[in-house]
Amino acid sequence: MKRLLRQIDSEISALGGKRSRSRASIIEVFFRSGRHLTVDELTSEVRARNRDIGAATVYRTLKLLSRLGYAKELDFGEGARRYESSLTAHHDHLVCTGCGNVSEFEEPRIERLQDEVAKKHGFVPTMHRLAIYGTCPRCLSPQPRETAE
Amino acid sequence: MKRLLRQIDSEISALGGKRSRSRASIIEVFFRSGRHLTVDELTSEVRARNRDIGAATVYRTLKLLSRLGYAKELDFGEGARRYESSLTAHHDHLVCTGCGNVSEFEEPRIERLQDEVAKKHGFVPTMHRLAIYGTCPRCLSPQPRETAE
DNA sequence: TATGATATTGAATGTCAATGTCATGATATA
DNA sequence: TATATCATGACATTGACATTCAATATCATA
Repeated sequence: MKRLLRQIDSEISALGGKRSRSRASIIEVFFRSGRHLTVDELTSEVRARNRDIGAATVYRTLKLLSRLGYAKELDFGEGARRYESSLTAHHDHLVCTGCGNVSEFEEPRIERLQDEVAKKHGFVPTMHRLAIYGTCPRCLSPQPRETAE
Repeated sequence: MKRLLRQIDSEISALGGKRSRSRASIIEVFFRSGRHLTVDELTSEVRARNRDIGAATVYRTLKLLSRLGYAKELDFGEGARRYESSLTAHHDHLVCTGCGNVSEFEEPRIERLQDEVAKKHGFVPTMHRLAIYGTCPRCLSPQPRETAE
């Protein structure tokens, strides 16, 4: 973790950037959470530690991480995009429409079929987005306690 | 086509709605286009026929078609959503990042694998979204004439 | 350390798609 | 045709995100 932060800092320096406490704080909270957060959610969590960090800075920091390849922008059509750490391998998403939780899966066979489809259409694919929407096991369970958000 | 418009009108009546020229015009242009349009694009095309139709009405009409099941809302993360006729069978999308054009494909094997994945995670799937992004054959061709925005 | 060049900050403001509001106009039915 | 009600277009508002700006923090150099 410390290691990761230092690595990111050095990349920023290499690009002519400078360090900042706000940014370090945002980056740390982001990677610690390990979830798929909206800017709004991350801002709340960051503010719980440091009251006076502006939302704009959270936006900027996530954009920065995304440019550097440490974060990925996700769009599940919820109106606000989510960010995830891109330290894990490639994967697609299961989105629960009940509680909003997002989990991940890998399925090489689907990947292969996608390439096949693209090729058949004379398309050169650069990326894809696959999300399966539905109800997660937790929300399906008989005693539907509080559903987050 | 006339048939379709009449069918939609009668459904609207059944729900306590009334007919209107603006709406009829919007619906007709939408289905005739056969493309995946943003509200903005559709508004332009509609205005070419009838100068004084407001954008709000186009929004409302597409929402209505969507509620009635005649149109589908699509979100390719472009900032504005697109609508497509839902008269054709289920399919996924190929999005050209060069010219913005959207084409369709069906791949039952992918569908099957998706259900399998969902089941494996204890998920009850209700829908999915799959878009493959890349460059279409036209944009790949040696003489890169004008690429429509 | 002190300095100065430059990056970063938070707040305010701008932008843009989408939706809400409302007075006016259109439509269906008695 | 009267009247009840829906639909319209103009305009305002919302909410996510980007941008601007003056103040401040950082860092290499003296």
